[in-house]
Amino acid sequence: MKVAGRSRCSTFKNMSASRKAKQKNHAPVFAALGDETRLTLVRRLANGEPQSISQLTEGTELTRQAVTKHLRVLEGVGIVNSKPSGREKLFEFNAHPLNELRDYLDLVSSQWDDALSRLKAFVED
Amino acid sequence: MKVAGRSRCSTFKNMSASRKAKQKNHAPVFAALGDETRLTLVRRLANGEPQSISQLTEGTELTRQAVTKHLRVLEGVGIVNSKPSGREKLFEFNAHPLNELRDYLDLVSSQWDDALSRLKAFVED
DNA sequence: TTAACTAGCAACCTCCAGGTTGCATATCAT
DNA sequence: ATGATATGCAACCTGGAGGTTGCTAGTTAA
Repeated sequence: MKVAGRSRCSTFKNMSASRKAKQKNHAPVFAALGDETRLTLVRRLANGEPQSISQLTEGTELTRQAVTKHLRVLEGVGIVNSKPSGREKLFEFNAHPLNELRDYLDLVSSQWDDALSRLKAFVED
Repeated sequence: MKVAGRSRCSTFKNMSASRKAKQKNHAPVFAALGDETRLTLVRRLANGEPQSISQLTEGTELTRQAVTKHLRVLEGVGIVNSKPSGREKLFEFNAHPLNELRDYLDLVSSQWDDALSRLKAFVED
C-alpha cells in the first residue's frame, strides 16, 4: 500500500519545474498557523473527518463566533475547505498549503546549507 | 562533501527518539514567520553571513527601530542569534527552529495521510 | 407546525503588533 | 579630541486581530 511517501532532496540547485514562478506569499499562511487556537483546529481537522462549526467549538473555551472567525482565516489561506451540508457547514483539512510551507522551509534551509558551504570553502581557501 | 542531507520518512508511527516530549509551542514560531518583513529578513540572513541592524535596515523602507523590533521577535523564537561585535550587533541565522517547524508540518501531514487511509479502509469495508 | 439546532451578520470592545520620533550612549575613524 | 556611526530606550500613535453579545434566518426532528 503506497502511502504517498514524501522524500525530498532539498539541496538541489536546479529546481526547474515545480519552483517556476512560485514567489508566493507564504507569510499569510504562516500567520494563519501563528495562533494556538487555529493550530489546534488544524490538528483536529487533519486528524479525521470534516466537522461542523458547532462540533469544532466544543472543547474550546471560545464562542462559536470566535471559532468561526478562526476558521475563516484558515479557509482564507486554503488550509481548510468548507462545504455546506444541510443546516451545518462542514470544514475539512486541505494538505496542500502546508506542503508548500514545508517546501519553502526546505528551500530556506538549503540556502543556509549552501551559505555555510561557501563560507567553509572560503575559509579553507 | 557531506551537505547534511535531509531525508525523512514522515509516515512513521514509531517516532521514538526525536519526538520525545516535544509538545512544543510552535505557534509563536509560525507567528514570527507570519510577517513579510520578517520573512525577508530571514531569507536574507539564511543566504549569507551575519549582518548588523543597519545593514539589514538597508533595502527596507522601514526605520532602524522597526527592523530592530522585527529582529527581536525573530530572536525571541530562536530563528536568529545576535552577538555584539564592536559597536554593532550582528545577527545570524539559526536553522534549528525552522527544521522543527518542518518536522511539525510533516507530522500533521502524516496524521492526515493516516486519516485518509482509515477513511478509505472504512469505505472499502 | 412548532421547538431545537446551526449558522450568518453587525456592532461593539480591548489590546497589542507594527511603526514612528526624539534623545542618550557606546564605539570607531581621523 | 571630535565628529560620524551604531545601537538602545522610552513615549507615542494607529489599525486591526481576537473576542463578545444580540438578533435573524434556514434546517431538522418531534
